[in-house]
Amino acid sequence: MSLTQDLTLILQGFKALGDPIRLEILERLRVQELCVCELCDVLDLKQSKLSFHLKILKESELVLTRQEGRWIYYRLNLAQFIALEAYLAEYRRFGEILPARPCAD
Amino acid sequence: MSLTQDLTLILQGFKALGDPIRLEILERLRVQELCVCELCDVLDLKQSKLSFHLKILKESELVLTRQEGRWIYYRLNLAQFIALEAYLAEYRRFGEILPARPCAD
DNA sequence: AATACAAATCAATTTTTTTTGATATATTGA
DNA sequence: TCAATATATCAAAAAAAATTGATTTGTATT
Repeated sequence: MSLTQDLTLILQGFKALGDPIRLEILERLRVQELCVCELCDVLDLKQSKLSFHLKILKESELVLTRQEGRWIYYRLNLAQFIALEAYLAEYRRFGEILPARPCAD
Repeated sequence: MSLTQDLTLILQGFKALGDPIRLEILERLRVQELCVCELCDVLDLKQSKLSFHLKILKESELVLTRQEGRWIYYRLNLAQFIALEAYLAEYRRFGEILPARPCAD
């Protein structure tokens, strides 16, 4: 996978995380795999609204799905969480940042 | 600082990271502190546009500023990167996620 | 085949975010 | 003090994301 594709996915991941509803969905999935109807109940969201957010989470690869009969179970994709964590970790790899060379003129 | 305030800042942080321009700004600052005019040049952005994004980064506490004469230097706030990293790390703290109890009925 | 239910998709609307150009504020140096 | 420059702010416009209610798709059950 190319570097820019990686970055795109990283970007998508952060965008997906930057929403309170989606963060709440993820917090629930942190405990256990859940099907859409359970998430609907627990979070008190309309089905189509939840579906919209689940799609974004899925496209960002933060979650995976599994079908069983007519239910679809969502679970976290830890690998992608780790990828985002690793991206952030890069920022402190070299510890201190150089002071600016003075920007005269 | 309260838990919900923490979460709000986490959320703001991810939202801030979920934009290509802002991610690029941060990548530049990763190397060194820069003033607004340098960022303007390097990223080829209009001043007001850059200013808008810098504000978002600042409000999310991902960057800090320092004034020197008429220049304002922006630099990363590693502490906040670490906070976000720690938030993500929580997701794998307990490793495997429970399988759903079947959602029959 | 017909019904019932879970979940996804769609089009229309609303809300939020981003961009733009203009203007304001603040600092420096003549 | 006046002109020049750096940056922030503001209001209006444009673009993108989220919400809503209705419809569709797919699976299971009778």
